[in-house]
Amino acid sequence: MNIVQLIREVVADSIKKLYPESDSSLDFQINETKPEFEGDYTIVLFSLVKALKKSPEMIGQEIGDSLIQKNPELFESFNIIKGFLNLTITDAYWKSLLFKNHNDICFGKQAMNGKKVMVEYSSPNTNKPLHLGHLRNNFLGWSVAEILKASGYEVLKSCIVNDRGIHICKSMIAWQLYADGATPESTHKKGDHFVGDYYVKFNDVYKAQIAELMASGISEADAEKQAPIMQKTQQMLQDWEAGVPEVMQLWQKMNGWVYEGFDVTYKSIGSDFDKTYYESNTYLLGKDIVQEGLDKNVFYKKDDGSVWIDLTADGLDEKLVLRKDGTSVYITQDIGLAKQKYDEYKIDQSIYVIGDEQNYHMKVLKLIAQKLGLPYADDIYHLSYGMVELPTGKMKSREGTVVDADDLVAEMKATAQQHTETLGKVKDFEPNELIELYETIGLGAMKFYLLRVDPKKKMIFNPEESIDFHGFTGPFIQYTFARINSILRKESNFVAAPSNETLLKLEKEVIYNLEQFGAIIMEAAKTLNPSVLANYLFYLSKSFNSFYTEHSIGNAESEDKKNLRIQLSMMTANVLKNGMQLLGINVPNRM
RNA sequence: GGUUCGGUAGCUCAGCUGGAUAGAGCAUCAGCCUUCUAAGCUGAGGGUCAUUGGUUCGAAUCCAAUCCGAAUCACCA
Repeated sequence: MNIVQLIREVVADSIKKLYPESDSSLDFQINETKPEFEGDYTIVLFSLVKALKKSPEMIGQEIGDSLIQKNPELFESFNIIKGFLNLTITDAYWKSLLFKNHNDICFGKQAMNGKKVMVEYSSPNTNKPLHLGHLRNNFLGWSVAEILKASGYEVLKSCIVNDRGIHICKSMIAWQLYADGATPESTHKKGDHFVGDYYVKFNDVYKAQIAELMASGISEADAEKQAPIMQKTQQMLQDWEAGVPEVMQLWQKMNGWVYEGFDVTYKSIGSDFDKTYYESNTYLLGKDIVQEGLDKNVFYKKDDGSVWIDLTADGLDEKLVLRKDGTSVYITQDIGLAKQKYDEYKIDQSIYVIGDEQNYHMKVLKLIAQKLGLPYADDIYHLSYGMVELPTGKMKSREGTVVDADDLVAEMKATAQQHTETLGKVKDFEPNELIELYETIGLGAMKFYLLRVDPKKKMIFNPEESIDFHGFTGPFIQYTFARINSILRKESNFVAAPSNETLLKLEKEVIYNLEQFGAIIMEAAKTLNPSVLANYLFYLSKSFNSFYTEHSIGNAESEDKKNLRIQLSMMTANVLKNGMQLLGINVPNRM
């Protein structure tokens, strides 16, 4: 149990004993005490005033007295200022917390709760390489999965690959027309970039053809349909659906190139999946559910044979669920896949990490599932995140205005190398150790940068300004860890002992922050928000750094102090390491 | 037009389940390396919390309206 829960329990108990006639559901707030006042945690008394019909001062005095009397091991003293009861926790409590947990690598994690969650993330298209937006998605998905694991869930990471459809045919057609048999091998290009180039090529040609047609007096809408390259692409899509062997072969060949490229990128950013779904296998799913919906009168059929659902009563529109030719649409497939996931894994919750541009779609998906009375309907959760934009606006693959994932990773590693070389602290490292270090720091900076912001907010990335390595950043926390490690290396035969000395302000502050780790993980899990954790790790590092510069650890004033400070350093290192791991970031022993 | 989300320091963001004098980082300025890693620490300046009204002991936080920005409202995925 964390300390806030403990205080809440003890205070509620005191209230019940002091004011037996009071309502037992009486609620009160516990805050961290502001630094300008004396104390650790504060009970806000105003909410009790009305219910207990006494002045805040009197309530504070009575509760304070009772707390000290009944829990002398927990509370040292209290003071009341206006309506605030400030409680000071005993040094003994903090020291024993530290002594018990300083070397516990599981500190802050919850026991398994028996619930199973699937987190779907990444979900790339196989017609272009990954970009910065995908990185935000990948880091978010990965981190949320880890945070859920730490708070007791069994987690399955899944990915749906959008490997078919008109957009895939576009790069296929462009390759057929313009590649002249070129391959990633022959051009020494990474497969996903190679294919992406033909997707861009398609759009260039398509645009030119539209312009040409419009110049001859055809309307834009007609020109878009009549452009020869688009007609070829439409034909190819039909051939694909008919399973024409040459098209299937081309499709498999080009997708294969992309997967090779993706593998490299995923490996470099540390993304992985327990289960990968391919849309080419799932796009026919959901049709049986349409029939079920018709039988239940949730759906209705129009004269042309298309099937619809009317969501106007819920403030949405009419939505098509099956085309008149009997083929399924996006939403139908998704309902089918949702069912498959549930049937296959018996999951208790299904989390979709998808950009906020699909808020409407996901709302419809859940609503339809609910109207159909599907058992997993309420367990569908859309973890919606904001787009990453450039100062010039949205990134567009087909116009080539994207920050490429591979390029950015390479750039971050190069910057890490540059900083490291300037500082010159690891000159004795082997070449392979250096490469690993640059990767750790570069990726750490990038992941932290993307995760420290509330997921639901859109972010603007300026490629002109490189991602920082100082201040509220990944490397700052990594550095704090490396520094602690450098001290601990010298204390290899350390044996922890309880301390008898009074805690100094900065010592206590670090322990106070360490104590909150478990509560922070739970908060991050509850809100599916890694930025809560990122902020916490930063403040913990800051408070440790302040302590570090002010007090010596190796040459402490006494053996007792030295022992205490080593415990403090060990526990901070553990929390930083485990916390960063939950963000998907490694910490180096030296940097 | 409907729906949803956002607007806090020059910039990037915390704080939002109402609580004490609104916090970080970057940038600017001033200090700190004969002692454990200066990717660090200490301090200064910088704010009409978009606007207006309401709710109350108390509002950046809740409610309403307005203004600005974004997403979305496809027989595309």
